[in-house]
Amino acid sequence: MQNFHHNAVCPVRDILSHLSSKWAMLILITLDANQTMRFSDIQKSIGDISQRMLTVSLRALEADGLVNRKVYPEVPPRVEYCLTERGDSLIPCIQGLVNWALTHMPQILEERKGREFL
Amino acid sequence: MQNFHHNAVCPVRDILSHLSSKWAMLILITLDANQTMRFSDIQKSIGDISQRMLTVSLRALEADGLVNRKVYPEVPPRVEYCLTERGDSLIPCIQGLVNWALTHMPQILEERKGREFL
DNA sequence: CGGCATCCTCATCGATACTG
DNA sequence: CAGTATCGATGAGGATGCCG
Repeated sequence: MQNFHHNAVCPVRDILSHLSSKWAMLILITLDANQTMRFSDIQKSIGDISQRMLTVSLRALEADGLVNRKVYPEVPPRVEYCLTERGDSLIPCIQGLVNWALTHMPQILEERKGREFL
Repeated sequence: MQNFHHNAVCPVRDILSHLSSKWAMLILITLDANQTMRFSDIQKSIGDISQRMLTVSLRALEADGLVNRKVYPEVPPRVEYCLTERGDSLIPCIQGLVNWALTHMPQILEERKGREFL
């Protein structure tokens, strides 16, 4: 019986838990789709993420080396974010999930409707 | 500027939010690795999931048609879980994430150590 | 503009006890 | 064995205000 789990430090759990944060994957695919973006552009693109959560999430992604943060010493300040090479390498995996979602979601939604009358 | 987001119902967000639940992906790869499993087997395999969360998570996966639940009318009761075809089709995507994690985690852990002295 | 600090709310989750 | 029910703790996340 195979398991990846509950060992001292499980890389799979670790990564999955990071990506499972409400915004991580959304930010990554947004950055992938638009390349370099300013803080406020990301926020506008996602639409309903608070400033706080965008900051927190970006810091977490930066800490894992998935996102690059570049500050321009200007007034008013400008900060640009883009994927690192490592971040890029993760995109195909996420894109796989996205494609799966786009493929299977219609039918799942259908089935949900069928159950709403219980 | 492309975005998948904050439209009325966004399939990508919907699926990602479901898979982002703490246990969903872990349960799916566990079921994939071991095929058919009883409730208690899944719990033992994952190790640190509470009975409650396993029940809740399995119900959610079942509701999305990713997991099949079969009850045997015996005493004591026996319930077996396995992936549905749809669940199977999701495995490669998750496996992609798992492989990515196994590949990149060592270096990420290294980098984290380097930052612990701040 | 792009934050950080603070406070507060609410969903998530664990522990425990009980049941068919 | 495989749940359901309830309660309480925790922590993610939202709202607001201030700052370089």
